[in-house]
Amino acid sequence: MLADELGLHVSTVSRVLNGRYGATGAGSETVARIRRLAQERGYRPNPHATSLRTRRSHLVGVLVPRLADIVLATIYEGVEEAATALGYSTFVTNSRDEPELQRAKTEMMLSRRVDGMVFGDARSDARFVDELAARGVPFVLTNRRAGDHPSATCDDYDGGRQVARHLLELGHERVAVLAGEPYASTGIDRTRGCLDGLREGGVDVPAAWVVHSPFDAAGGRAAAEQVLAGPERPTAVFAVNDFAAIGAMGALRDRHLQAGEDVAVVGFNDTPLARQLPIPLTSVRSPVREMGREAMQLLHRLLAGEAVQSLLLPPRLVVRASSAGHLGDPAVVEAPALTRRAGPAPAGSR
Amino acid sequence: MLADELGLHVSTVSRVLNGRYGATGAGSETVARIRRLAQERGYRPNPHATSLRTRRSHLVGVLVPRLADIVLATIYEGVEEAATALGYSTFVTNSRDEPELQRAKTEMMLSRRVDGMVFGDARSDARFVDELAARGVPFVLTNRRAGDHPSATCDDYDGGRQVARHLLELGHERVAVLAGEPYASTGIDRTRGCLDGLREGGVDVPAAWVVHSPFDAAGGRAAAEQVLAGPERPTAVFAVNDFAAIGAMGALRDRHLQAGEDVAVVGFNDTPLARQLPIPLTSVRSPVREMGREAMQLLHRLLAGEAVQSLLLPPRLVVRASSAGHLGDPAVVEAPALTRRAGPAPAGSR
DNA sequence: CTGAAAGCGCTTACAG
DNA sequence: CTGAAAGCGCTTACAG
Repeated sequence: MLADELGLHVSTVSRVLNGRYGATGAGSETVARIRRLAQERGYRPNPHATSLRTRRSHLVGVLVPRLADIVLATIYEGVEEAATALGYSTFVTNSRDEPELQRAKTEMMLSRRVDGMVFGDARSDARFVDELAARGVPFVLTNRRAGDHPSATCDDYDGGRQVARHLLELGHERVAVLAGEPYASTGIDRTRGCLDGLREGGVDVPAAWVVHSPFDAAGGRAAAEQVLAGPERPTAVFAVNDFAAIGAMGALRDRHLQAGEDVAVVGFNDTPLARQLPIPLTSVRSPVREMGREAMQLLHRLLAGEAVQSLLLPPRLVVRASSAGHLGDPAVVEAPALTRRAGPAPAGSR
Repeated sequence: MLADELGLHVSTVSRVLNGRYGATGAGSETVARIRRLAQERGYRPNPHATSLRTRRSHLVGVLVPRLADIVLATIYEGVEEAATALGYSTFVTNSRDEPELQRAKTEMMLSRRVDGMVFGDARSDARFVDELAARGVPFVLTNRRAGDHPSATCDDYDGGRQVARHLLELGHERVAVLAGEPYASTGIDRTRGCLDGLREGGVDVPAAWVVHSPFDAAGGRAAAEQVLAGPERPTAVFAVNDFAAIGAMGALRDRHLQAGEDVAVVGFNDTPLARQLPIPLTSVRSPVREMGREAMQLLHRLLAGEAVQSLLLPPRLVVRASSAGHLGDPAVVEAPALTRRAGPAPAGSR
């Protein structure tokens, strides 16, 4: 179409617009004419024709457990950001952490002829990614790692250790961990890091205080309730995820306990809500957007045939009121005022 | 490829697999052979070739202000659900409510040859969608409506009225509205519905108590602070969005006021967090997922050449502790215990 | 420096 | 009922 108008052959136009073959593939005069008209017409090559010919779609499939989870949504934003910068477009979809859906959605992506996949939902109990690797499908993991597959994730183990150090400094000796889903490397590594860190500080966490649950507020609330139903009460609760931490705060409040005063609460990811909560939440900030960006860049290099190495991005603890640490100050910790405060509150308000 | 193996012509295979032309386009014996092998081989037609030939990509572009906002993420889940069911794939991206980005991302989608667009980010102050309509680009709005363009949204005005009715029943006469962004139909309609409803109940809201702000916790907190800084204090705050409501709760707590006891707080959308908050939040449930689903179905009909009519989905108020309504019971409303409760809390904990 | 041809994998009238 | 041809819009060696 451009070619006709310029009285040139379509191949010449293509050569120029793709700018390979030595300098430009045409005389500078011709090049200028082509570029000018392309600009003027807002010409965009038909990507379907290009894909058909080049066998490269510049399409990438992204799977996440749940896009309505702000952590995954933000990771996806990072993926998409890098994808756009590198000339790819992305399809995203939810797998709801269901292996069959993960499989079905991936096949759908592949039938759409994506060049590669980014998985934010790898399960340590499923061999799905192993199979894909065996089939030669290019992919990168993010959010959760698995096996030796290339990934860009947060150093969750270190994040867990930072939480342990913080709680030890505050003098906590009775710590419960809301450990998330047992098949997610995030929950596993954060929990292990915390338990290891505490152990090094001489604090052991009883098995009954490591409770698995979904990564949302309802899950955190249920897990916290389970812990609080026991005979002894922990002085600190580490939830491997901010939403679970919010749920834990709710469970505490139901028992007339206040986060940050009666029980320290620590979350993970430092979602924007953490600092805005009525009782601001201590949380480990993880570089979620960067994770997504890096994952996409790894995939790009993989697609270019390079060998890539997995990335572990550093987290950082952000201390707020929910673990402000009045522990060690008996006047505050045991303050009758605190008990009284909660006591007379009308039951109807909860 | 299937054709060769079967000793048939590719056109025969195509005819059968697409199942048009009378019964099936081939003899029942042939049909069976083709279907069997296609199944066996897991054959999927190359969508790029199909798109090139048919000039239909079965691709849809989706724009939202922010995918990390759970409301938009859930709407997108609905869009994607319907898209999958109807045989489309979707590209989603953020426009961050910036008109230039909205424009640029849309052009990018169009250059990818999407069949149509779903916009969750229409701005009442921008003529962008008007231009697109003039250019003949098929699209449907969701989340926010605008002009007469086809849309699937919540009946936000009615939702606002439900809030008004609830607050009137509780006896509130001093109500502030955190109205969201001034260019979003959601905020505008919810606010208008509430103000109209209150007015009919004889309650007028002073202009200074209708405050615009971003649709997030930080925005809600800032807006609430502005209201609370005034000489008179409202007895109820309606935030047109749950996250703004959470921010408002934070602002209240900073002033030693408790949501649901000192000041009623109502949100909108009934996000999953609302019921899980330490103080559960009264909120208007809006059918977000359905909105997305319906929008995609409208687009499908539009692409089929049908005339479509906009949809207004009904919301429903869900009452919780944050507006439990002790108003009218002076012993509780004015309870010195409440003041005392907040008073002695160590400043360091906030 | 530019043109002409082949071909990517489909679909769709049109023959036979 | 099935085949053969044309063509969607590109890219890429290959001529000249």
